[in-house]
Amino acid sequence: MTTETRGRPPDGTVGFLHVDMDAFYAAVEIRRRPELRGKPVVVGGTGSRGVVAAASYEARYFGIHSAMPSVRARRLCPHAVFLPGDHSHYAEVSARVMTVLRDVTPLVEPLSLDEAFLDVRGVARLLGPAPELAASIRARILEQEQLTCSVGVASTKFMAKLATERAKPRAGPSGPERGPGVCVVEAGTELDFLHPLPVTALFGVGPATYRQLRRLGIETVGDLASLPESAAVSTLGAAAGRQLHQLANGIDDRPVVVNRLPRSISHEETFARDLHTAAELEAEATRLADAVARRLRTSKLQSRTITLKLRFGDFRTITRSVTLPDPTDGSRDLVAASRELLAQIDVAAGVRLLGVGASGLVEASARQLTFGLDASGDGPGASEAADRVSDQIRDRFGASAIGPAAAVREGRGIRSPSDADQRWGPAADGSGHS
DNA sequence: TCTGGGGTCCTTAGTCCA
DNA sequence: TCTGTGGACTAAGGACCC
Repeated sequence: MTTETRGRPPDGTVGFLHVDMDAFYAAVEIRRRPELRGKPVVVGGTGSRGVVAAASYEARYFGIHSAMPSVRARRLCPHAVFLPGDHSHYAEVSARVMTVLRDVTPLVEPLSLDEAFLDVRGVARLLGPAPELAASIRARILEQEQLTCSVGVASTKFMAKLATERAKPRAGPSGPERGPGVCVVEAGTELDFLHPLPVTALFGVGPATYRQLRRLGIETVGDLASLPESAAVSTLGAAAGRQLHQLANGIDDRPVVVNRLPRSISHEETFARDLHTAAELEAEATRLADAVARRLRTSKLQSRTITLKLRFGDFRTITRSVTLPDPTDGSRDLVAASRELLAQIDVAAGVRLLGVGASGLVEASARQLTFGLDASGDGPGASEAADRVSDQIRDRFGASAIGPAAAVREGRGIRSPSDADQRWGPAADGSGHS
């Protein structure tokens, strides 16, 4: 391996690792279909309204990157191989990678399917210094999964994440040009590393924040660091101003959090054509709400706040939410709430995206039992029992085996007719995202 | 050039209540 | 009883990240 070290030699005080798989979805697809190796491969965005989820380094050389509209990606590289995403497969691979990481330390905080933070301060004495652990993690993932990753090593989470960028491969004319693989920012050299970087390198500085900072003449992290905190706060607000000012000065005391409870669970979908009628949208809302409820039950969570999200043809986006008196994971409750919210909105202008979200989450076991008739009047627990049965049927026979009647349209099961070219929504198996 | 899907966190504004 | 204040909660929207 190549280790990029800065400043002093390793002295054991850098204890945070950031592990990031290289072009994860594309790499997994290439592993599955070796004939794609060396070719520009683009995952996601196979529909007319899609965007790129991941691109191989060969595709990146043509300027393709994630979040780019797929129409544009096709123009940039017409001979690229475009593949629909296979989320459940990536989740399986990700779970195995996370197991490798947890073999090193239990202090693993997954950020997404393809990256995680590790706190190795406690195990370094036993297993070796952090840079060596980083190298051995790379070797183990390569051996076990035939996938490469890059690792940043530093004294804080945020610095480790920045270091990872420097460890990454680069897109060259003949494919990926190997990066260092591991990049270590030695304790005491953080500001030398940090201050020359563009301010957009900071976590939390997107286009809007950058516009505001540029007005103050701030281009680099060092510029922001030398600004008084009060000026950052008055420009960016209390939370963001303080946070970014601290990051710019290399201060980040956030710990690795192992078992983070999700704050929300949602499904949303952009339709291949705008929908204009309440009936069409009700069917979609029903399907999405049912999928969210099923994920709540799978995760043993219940929700009090249900949010409906609509994006109109002109990209105007609104949300409408309702907070229920008691938390629920019942399909009937989420469907009813979503449809009530939808009924309050004029959809005649045409809706391109519909989403249903659940927040205000509590663990299902913490929920107080409510007695008496449920809203259906069917008696205590009748709809819970129905949910349980339909979950079991779908576990066994797949999601299209059963669904809420309102979501079923002739000859189409419960799958939306409008998204035949998308695989990222509430999948037919109802499992959704992790 | 035309903008996905799944998340997190923050801000602002309104309401209720002690 | 009236008024002011501040906290908790709710709702909506925005920015950002992968």
